[in-house]
Parts: sequence; structure tokens; C-alpha cells
Amino acid sequence: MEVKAKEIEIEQASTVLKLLGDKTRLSMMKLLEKNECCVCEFVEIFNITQPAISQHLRKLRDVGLVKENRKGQWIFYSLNADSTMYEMVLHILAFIPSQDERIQELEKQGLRISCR
Amino acid sequence: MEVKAKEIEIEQASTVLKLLGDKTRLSMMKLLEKNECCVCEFVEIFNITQPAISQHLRKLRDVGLVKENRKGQWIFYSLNADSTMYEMVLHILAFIPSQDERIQELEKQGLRISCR
DNA sequence: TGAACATATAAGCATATGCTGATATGATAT
DNA sequence: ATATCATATCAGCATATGCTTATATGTTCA
Repeated sequence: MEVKAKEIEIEQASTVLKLLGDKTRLSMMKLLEKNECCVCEFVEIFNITQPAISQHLRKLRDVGLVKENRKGQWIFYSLNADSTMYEMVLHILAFIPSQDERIQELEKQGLRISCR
Repeated sequence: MEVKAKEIEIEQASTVLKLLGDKTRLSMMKLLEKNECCVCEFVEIFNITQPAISQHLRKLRDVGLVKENRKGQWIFYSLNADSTMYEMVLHILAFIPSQDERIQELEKQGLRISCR
């Protein structure tokens, strides 16, 4: 490693890594790296129910990886740059291929996302 | 990210992250970052049985994160630098505090590790 | 106020995970 | 050969995880 990384507790680190060790959550985090997203977008993108999405987001929020920002009826999620783990998360996400085509794919298919 | 990271499949990435998302395995990997270790060392360090250690190592080996090297009676494990995920793993381990005191702790307590 | 929409929470279920004790395999040394 | 030590594998169990359906909460708008 060229730059000395800011160390974090191993307990915390393993918690975060376990959360990222789920394909759905990892994709969510990668999307959130570049975009603010609301629940309904995730619901369209992933082939699971809205409660399943909410539960994933709750787990990510509980450990402080994401934060929510209500805009009227919608709640937009984004990465929480204040998290102790933010730096590590960014380093990890750098290895993950962009998931943005999944949003574009939806638009192409005419599946409008209601909150935009 | 200052340097462009070599991207890996999201499927693969989540598999690796899930494996690292266990405190025992994460500690093992951190130890292996600097040391070759054999099973009996891990058995002394972690408060779990030898089969549990073997099972963790097997999982790490199955996805190619570690490799084994038999030396007579003992099998020494080390990080597999040829793994597609090696770079990402190193980036992650850079955030984990050293676990080397755990080995030193054992020596201090007089619990000799038989394979050294 | 109440209907419609977005999101969260609860309950229940199937599968995955991590551990233990028992046993098998492999290597060394007498 | 056989006893001993190191490691792996197997079977079984308890707990964790991710999903679904049903329902609750919160917001908007007529």
C-alpha cells in the first residue's frame, strides 16, 4: 500500500465487510458511490420486493454506511462520507465494475422510475 | 482513488467480501499478510477448535485467497499473490490493525507453538 | 378528510453459516 | 508395523440471513 490507511477496529471492519459481502448490497453501494438513489429505483433494478430493499438499506444505515435524505414522498439514500469506514468502502468500491448500466437499462426498457 | 483499480466481477467480489466478513477469517488473513502460518498456530490464537480452523482455511483456499505449502507434518498457509482478488485483499487488509501481538502474546504466556 | 403513493416494520419460512465432537487421512519416528 | 502428532472431513445442531406476504407509517393532493 502506497499510502498508510487509517486503521479501523477489526470488529467494525468485519461487520462492514459482511454487509458488502452480499451481491445486492454491494451493487447498491456501487450505485450510491456515484448517484443518490431512492428506494423505488432499487426496487426496479433488483428483482426483489420493496421490503427486501428496505431491509438491506436499513442494515447499511444501521452501521452508518449510508444516510437518508427525505425529499417529500421519497427518501433518497447516499453514501455517508462521515463514516469511519468511508475510506475503506471507497477503496473496495474502486474494484467493483460500474452498475450504472442497470439504471440506463431500465430507461431503455421504458420502465420509468417514478421519483425522477 | 488515485490509481485505477483492476476491476473484478461483482459476483467474485461479493464472495470474497463475505469471506472477509468473518472476524476469525479476517484476522487470519491479516496474520497471513505478514507471516506464513500453520494450522496449529491459528488453533492456539483463536479460541475455537481445530476443525473450525480447518474449515475456515478451506473456504479461503476454495476461492483462491490462500495457498498451502506442506512442510513435513505441518501445512503452512500463506496469501495467494496470484489470486485475481489479491490486490483488493491487500487494500482491505491495509485498514486492519496488525494482529501480530496475538502471536507474541502466546509466546509470552509460554504457550509454545509446536511447529516452530 | 380520505385516497393514493412511498417506505418501513413485523412475522414466518427456507437456506446458509459456524461451531462441536467423532472420525479419517497423512506424515514422522521409534 | 505401530504409536503419535497434524490436519481434514463428516454429521449434527443452533443461530443468522435473506426473502416473502401482510400490515403500519408517513407524505401528497384532491
